[in-house]
Amino acid sequence: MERGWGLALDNSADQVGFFGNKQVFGDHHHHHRSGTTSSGLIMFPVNSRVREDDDGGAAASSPPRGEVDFFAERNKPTVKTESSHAETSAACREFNVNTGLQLVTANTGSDESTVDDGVSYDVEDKRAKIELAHLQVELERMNTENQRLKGMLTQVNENYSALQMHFMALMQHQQNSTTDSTKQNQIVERKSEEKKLAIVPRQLLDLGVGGCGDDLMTEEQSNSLSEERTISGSPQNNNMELSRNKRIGRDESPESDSWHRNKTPKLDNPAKPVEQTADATMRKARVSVRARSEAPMISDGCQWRKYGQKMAKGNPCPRAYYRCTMAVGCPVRKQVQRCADDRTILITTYEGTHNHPLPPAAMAMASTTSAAASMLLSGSMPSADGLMNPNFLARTILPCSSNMATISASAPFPTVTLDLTQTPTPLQYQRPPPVQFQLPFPQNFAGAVQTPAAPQGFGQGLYNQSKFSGLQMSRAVSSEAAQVQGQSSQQSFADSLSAATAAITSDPNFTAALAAAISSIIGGSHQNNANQSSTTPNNPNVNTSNSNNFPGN
DNA sequence: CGTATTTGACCCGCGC
DNA sequence: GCGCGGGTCAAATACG
Repeated sequence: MERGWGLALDNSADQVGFFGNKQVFGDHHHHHRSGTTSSGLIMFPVNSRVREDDDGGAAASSPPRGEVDFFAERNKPTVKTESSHAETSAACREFNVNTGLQLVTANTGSDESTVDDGVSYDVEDKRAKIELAHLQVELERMNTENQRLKGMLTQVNENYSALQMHFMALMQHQQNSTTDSTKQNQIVERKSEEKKLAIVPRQLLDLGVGGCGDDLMTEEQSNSLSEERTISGSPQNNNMELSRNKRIGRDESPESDSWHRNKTPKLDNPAKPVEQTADATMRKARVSVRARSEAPMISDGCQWRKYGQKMAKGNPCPRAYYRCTMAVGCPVRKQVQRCADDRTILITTYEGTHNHPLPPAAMAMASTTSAAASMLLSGSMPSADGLMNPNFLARTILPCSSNMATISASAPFPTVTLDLTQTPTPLQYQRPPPVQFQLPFPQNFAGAVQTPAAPQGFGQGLYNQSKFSGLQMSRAVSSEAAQVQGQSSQQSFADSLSAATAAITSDPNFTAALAAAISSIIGGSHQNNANQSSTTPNNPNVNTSNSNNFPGN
């Protein structure tokens, strides 16, 4: 119990270190009302109460110490008073026996002191009672809050389980159907499936393509996106995987090879077509972030090494290729390119999942990438009820700002595009918080598409959300963000997101923060670990141009 | 001298 | 089969 609290307090310290102890309390309210919760937050009320007690006197240097001192100081005087009282009585008795005259004097003095003590006792007693009453009220309120949150958590868990069951059932159903059928049947099936998917009306439709479109796509890819809108698992995709496999087998490191190991063509191994399709989609899925920045790269907390540069068709700006160098063989790559129409817009496209622990700032983007991959994976699962439809998911993810998230599930690179270049409209600020948005993904998404490697996505998402709030508050470079934050503690996370977007557009380094937010919505990544959260990474290579550390860490 | 970047060459898939 | 374009490699170069 103690350790759990400690962890929660660490998180809170991380996110509200700029407000002081009292603000922890206020921040807690904010999270409650905005519908966020975590095991840590549930703990807060009790801790906060203790802290309040401490603050009533002097600021405690550390919570556990404050608790101990608090009780010790209250207990000690009591004992001391009793013992001193007994000693005085004994002394008086002795005194009475010895001299009577002085007894009067002594008694008088004693009486006076008794009266004084009584008054101070009364005042102190009343104060203590009032304080106690306040604390009880507070405690009651916190208990109510706690119950409410518990209820929400239970409901979320139920939804999670239900979705997981549904997902597993679908998986099993598909696996059975494909295993039983012959190889030829699979080909036919797949072809008909592709046809079906191509016919599906705008299922994979973008939620709002930015002005510059997908600059990292070729025209052909863009065309195929709008015309065919196929999803992963197409022969084209398989061929891509095959080619990559060949190339990788030539000179990649073993670690990197593991990244591509499962990327064999689906048709070559009909035993596990579904899993392989899913895996390929996961690994090929991309997250594209569009942000205004004069800097050559946005800060995402990772270390990157440039390994190539090409002139892309249709864009006078060269495209740079980077790979993650935080660990040997990390398969994560990213492409950086300026938008052809607006050179101030920097388009960063991430691909892959890190195979190493990440600093918190880097976790944000990594989570986004992984989660987006999960999202696209979900889209690759044919579903009768359309629950796994990426479009459905996308609408659920960001109902507040259709111009912010674009999901393009085109082969061979299904891409989620986060457009951070557009300032949110006032309408978005005024939008009332949708109830279902309080915990959007655990209910609608995370559980259903959680990869085996990401079992804690839900909690992590919440954690990220908390972290994002902290980032948003701590930076406070955007008056809009701060204003919106201060307007109401009941603002929805969507509004926070919109506000953060405003901040990001003025400071590209905020991208990581927003990514954290998106990530938290989407469901988190297996790379995330709450234990890593409160520590600042010591990046030894901060002087390199590629290792942009998140400012403020 | 070690490390990061640059840049031309190469590989591969795809469309014609 | 050929050319195009995306992506990657690796030798050359730059830099601290």
